[in-house]
Amino acid sequence: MQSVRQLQALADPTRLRLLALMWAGPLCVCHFQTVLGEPQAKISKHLAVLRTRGLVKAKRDGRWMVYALAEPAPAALAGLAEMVEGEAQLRRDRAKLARLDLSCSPAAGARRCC
Amino acid sequence: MQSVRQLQALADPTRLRLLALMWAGPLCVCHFQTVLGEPQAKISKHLAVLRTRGLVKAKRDGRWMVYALAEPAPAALAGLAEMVEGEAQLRRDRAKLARLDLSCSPAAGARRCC
DNA sequence: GCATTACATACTTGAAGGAGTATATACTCC
DNA sequence: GGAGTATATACTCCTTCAAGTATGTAATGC
Repeated sequence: MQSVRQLQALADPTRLRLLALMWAGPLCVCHFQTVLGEPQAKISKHLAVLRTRGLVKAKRDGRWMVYALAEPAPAALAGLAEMVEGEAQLRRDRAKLARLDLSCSPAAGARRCC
Repeated sequence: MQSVRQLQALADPTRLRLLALMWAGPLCVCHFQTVLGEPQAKISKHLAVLRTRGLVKAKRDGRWMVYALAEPAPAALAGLAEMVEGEAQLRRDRAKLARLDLSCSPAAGARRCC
């Protein structure tokens, strides 16, 4: 079942953190690494899972990959906003993201990321 | 994370089917068995997972156990209705349940179930 | 109290999946 | 075209977990 594959993708702390960050808007991989503080390979693999199961879409922008939630939002993501409210870790991540300098984002014309 | 544990519970075809049936209202175990056509032990184990993770609540009624969605509905269940629409298997289950004779339900004063 | 019905749990096995490590690919700038 | 940056994939190990089977427990009726 498609829904089950998507729920499986959701049912992992790292991937839930990634999705919670994307909820605020598209981000490039380096931002995920900075906020989560996890190894690059780990982040990349989890993003691949989200991508192959249709929860997020990826777009290359020069050297950077920009990830965003899929549209229209799959049913599996319906409770995401509420989960962010309820989970301290997700709120912390969101707060950390808000404090980040996002000027390195490709859209801002940066040459180096993060 | 609490949300992750609940999403893990959701991310299984059998358990998603069980929850989709409960969405229509409380049911006793024999109805799940009849609709799903799966072994009793399998159904029971999956119901136990849903129960221990706070997605459903169980109440004994004589010989029968009646299962219902937890209230208030956890965030993880937010997209359930939409998933039922999208998944053919879940729609079939719901249709099969609708055709079932529920007069065996404890509330109806039945002596034998199913 | 014993048989029957209804449901739960213990145990084993096999398969899926997450983490770490190493390596590969894609792009940019000089 | 080679160095550096950014991201993806391959591989191994280890843990988790679903399914099947068997057995245990709880309530009812005689």
